[in-house]
Amino acid sequence: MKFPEHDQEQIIPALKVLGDASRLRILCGLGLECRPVTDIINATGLGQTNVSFHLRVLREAGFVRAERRGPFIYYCLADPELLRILHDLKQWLDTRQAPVAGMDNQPSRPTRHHSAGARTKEV
Amino acid sequence: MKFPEHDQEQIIPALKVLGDASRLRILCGLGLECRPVTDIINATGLGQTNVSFHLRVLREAGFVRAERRGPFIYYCLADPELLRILHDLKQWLDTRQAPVAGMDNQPSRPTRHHSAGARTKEV
DNA sequence: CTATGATATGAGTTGCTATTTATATAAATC
DNA sequence: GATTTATATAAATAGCAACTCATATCATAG
Repeated sequence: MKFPEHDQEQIIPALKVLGDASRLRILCGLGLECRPVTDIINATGLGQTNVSFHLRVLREAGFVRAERRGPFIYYCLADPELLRILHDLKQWLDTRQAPVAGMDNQPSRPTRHHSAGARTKEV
Repeated sequence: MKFPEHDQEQIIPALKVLGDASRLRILCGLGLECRPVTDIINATGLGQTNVSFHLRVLREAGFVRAERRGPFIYYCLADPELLRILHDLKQWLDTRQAPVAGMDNQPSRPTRHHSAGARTKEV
């Protein structure tokens, strides 16, 4: 699995967009259903201006689509497949022993060993 | 595909960790090979302190493992499967029309329509 | 065309996070 | 034990991104 710089630069903005609590709330709250902004505001409890701001970010990232219906603007997931990818990530995290949020796992003091023969000690 | 708050909160820290250029460089540079920090410093061109900082973040997130070999500390991908997930994301992004980095896609002025019968206009 | 509700935009502030600078710890060699 | 190399930690700075406040735009009703 190769990952050239170019590919990295491609996914970083997407990861940044996704790695925000408010945006993920909006995104997951959307599900497949198109909803007007007011609904999203109520569902998330975020301020109107703030929701509008995040919707723009999500829109520009191509994660949601917007369509006007009369005075309302309805927002939809651009592609539900995205949720599958997030779900994959969650699955993977579940199988890991180390909790991502944790502040443990310090490199700490490894048992010392003077002979040059000593190999590979878990840090 | 349901995404309760709890699951969201679980993946957000992981997404934050991954959504950084320096860290992704380190991570993808690692591949499966365990390498001492000095190698990573040279490969990435980042400062020693900075690399050390990011390695800690990656370690605490459970994305890399560290083991000491004599005076060196070798870092490894904790699970190459992670690269597969990132690759999935890239694939998905490739299939999208809207470039994530782009600043276009503004909600712009939709053609107006006075009759109440008008439905669903792309914004 | 005025008023109202829905949503977006812009400026300003705040807070977090990456980076740097300086220093500490650990291992090995002498 | 002193010096050197490898890596980590602490404190300070800097940059950016989220949130808020005020205001603008757009659509519709009257």
